[in-house]
Amino acid sequence: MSERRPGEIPEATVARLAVYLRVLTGLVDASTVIVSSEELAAIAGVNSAKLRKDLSYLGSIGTRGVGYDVTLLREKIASSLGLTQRRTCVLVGVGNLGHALAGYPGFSSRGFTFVGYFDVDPGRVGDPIADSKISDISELESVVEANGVSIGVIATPAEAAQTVCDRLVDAGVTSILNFAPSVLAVPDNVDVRKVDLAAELQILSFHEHRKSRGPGDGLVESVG
Amino acid sequence: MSERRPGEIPEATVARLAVYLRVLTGLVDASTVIVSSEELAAIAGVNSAKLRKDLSYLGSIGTRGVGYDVTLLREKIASSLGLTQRRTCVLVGVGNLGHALAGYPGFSSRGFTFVGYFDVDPGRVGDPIADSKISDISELESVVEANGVSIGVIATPAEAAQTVCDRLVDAGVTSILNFAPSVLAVPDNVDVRKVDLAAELQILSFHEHRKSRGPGDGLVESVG
DNA sequence: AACCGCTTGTGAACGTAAGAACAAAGTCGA
DNA sequence: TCGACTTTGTTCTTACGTTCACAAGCGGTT
Ligand SMILES: NC(=O)c1ccc[n+]([C@@H]2O[C@H](COP(=O)([O-])OP(=O)(O)OC[C@H]3O[C@@H](n4cnc5c(N)ncnc54)[C@H](O)[C@@H]3O)[C@@H](O)[C@H]2O)c1
Ligand SMILES: NC(=O)c1ccc[n+]([C@@H]2O[C@H](COP(=O)([O-])OP(=O)(O)OC[C@H]3O[C@@H](n4cnc5c(N)ncnc54)[C@H](O)[C@@H]3O)[C@@H](O)[C@H]2O)c1
Repeated sequence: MSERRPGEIPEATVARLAVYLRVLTGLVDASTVIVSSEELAAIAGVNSAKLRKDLSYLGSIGTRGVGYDVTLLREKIASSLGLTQRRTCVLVGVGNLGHALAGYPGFSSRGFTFVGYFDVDPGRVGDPIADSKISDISELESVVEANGVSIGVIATPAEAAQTVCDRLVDAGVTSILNFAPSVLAVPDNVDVRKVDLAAELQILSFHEHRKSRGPGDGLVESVG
Repeated sequence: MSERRPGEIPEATVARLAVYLRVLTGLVDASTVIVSSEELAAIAGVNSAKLRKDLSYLGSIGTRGVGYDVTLLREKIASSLGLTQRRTCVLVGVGNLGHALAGYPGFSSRGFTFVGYFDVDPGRVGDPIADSKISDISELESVVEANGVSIGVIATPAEAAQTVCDRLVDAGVTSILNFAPSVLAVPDNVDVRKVDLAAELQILSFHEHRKSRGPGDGLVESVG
């Protein structure tokens, strides 16, 4: 019955590991040495059984009767997420959103190095950005190849996203973070994650709609 | 065995409805009249059976042997998501990211009206933003209450997020979109969605890490 | 009207994830 | 050294989500 291979971490768990990592970094900063699953789960906003199960995929890290060594756990999670080596990234499309992303220090502090910011607009190319400069999109491939870039961030309009994606993939990028509202087609070996902000608001809208009709009543409003 | 109430749409489905809606809007613009589940699924990047099941929660909309009426389906999804009425929103924290969000026309075009942009920084208050002005955070409650705001967007630093959240909730906001890397505590009747961009990169990093060790082999590199 | 080809809507099988509950395994005090 | 106590790691159950496969239903054609 579908025994999970050791080292195979469920997708849902991976997403939460990133959250635990952030919480643990906060605890390290606060000089906390030991934390129990109950405490950590409370801070991370999850069920403690779920947290323990998540951590169990990384091996047996805690001490029964005591809890988890904060520093050790943080390192273990970081290494599971492949964060022991810095990852190089490029950003394509330095408009409104691209500027915000480029100016965010949280990426670098978490081990992500942006080695290039690209735009097609000649009016923007050369502009300073995050102690670097906006490069022309024509330089994309050479920068990606020279730096072994593995992650590409797309913040262009939707129409350009697939073209940009194809170029990134051809140049060797194997992970894409897409902010454009479009579905990207990629080869099997490439991972895509999308951030669809309008969709987020629409999902909230759905729940608002549901709430406003009263929770769980079968009342159908004005049919016919 | 847990029969699903009519009108109860699974969470995973709701998230995809937003995607279908966007695709359908594109089809309407392209004057497409009818679309089959196969076509629509291909564009939306999902399995066609999944798409049909998703749509089946909205009732029987398609015509067997033919497909779905694009306009009708679009309207049906929009109404299910509660997008027939415009939703009013406020944005708190008009820094890097907040500016990008405020300048984005895609929210308004999808039925979300921002009625206030708030910041605590006196140096920013009064600055023009998206044919409006940045307001002082002290005006938050009055604007929320006066406009019946249901959605609050938080783009402040993590430290301020919980405080801002509490104020939004107290003022009557029942849905929160949180960009700050922090876990928000809210009452049961309030929905929170978080957008954690650093976590997205870390998830991609995980898969990079996994890929670089070869897909699925049990090989452990350089232990000891 | 009867048939044919096509596409929907759904029931059943499968897979993944969440949560409850508890045995195992450790610490600490006597 | 022993026993009481605490918290982990895991098993088992239940819920949720995805995919397959096909009967049901519709439009067009003869
Ligand atoms: N700004 C937001 O808050 C927001 C919210 C939701 C979604 N988005 C999406 O994010 C994307 C970017 O949004 P934005 O507000 O920054 O838009 P923007 O128009 O301000 O910026 C887009 C940038 O991409 C550049 N560009 C266009 N084609 C390109 C190409 N082929 N190669 C390289 N660069 C190219 C443009 O020159 C421009 O600088 C859009 O797809 C938008 O729909 C943005
Ligand atoms: N910029 C990005 O690309 C990015 C990426 C990932 C996460 N984030 C997160 O999004 C949030 C905003 O990021 P940013 O880059 O815009 O930061 P920023 O510092 O540029 O902007 C934060 C704004 O919030 C305001 N603020 C602070 N406390 C406030 C309060 N109590 N009430 C109202 N306003 C307050 C500040 O005056 C400032 O204008 C942060 O939590 C950040 O971690 C941003």
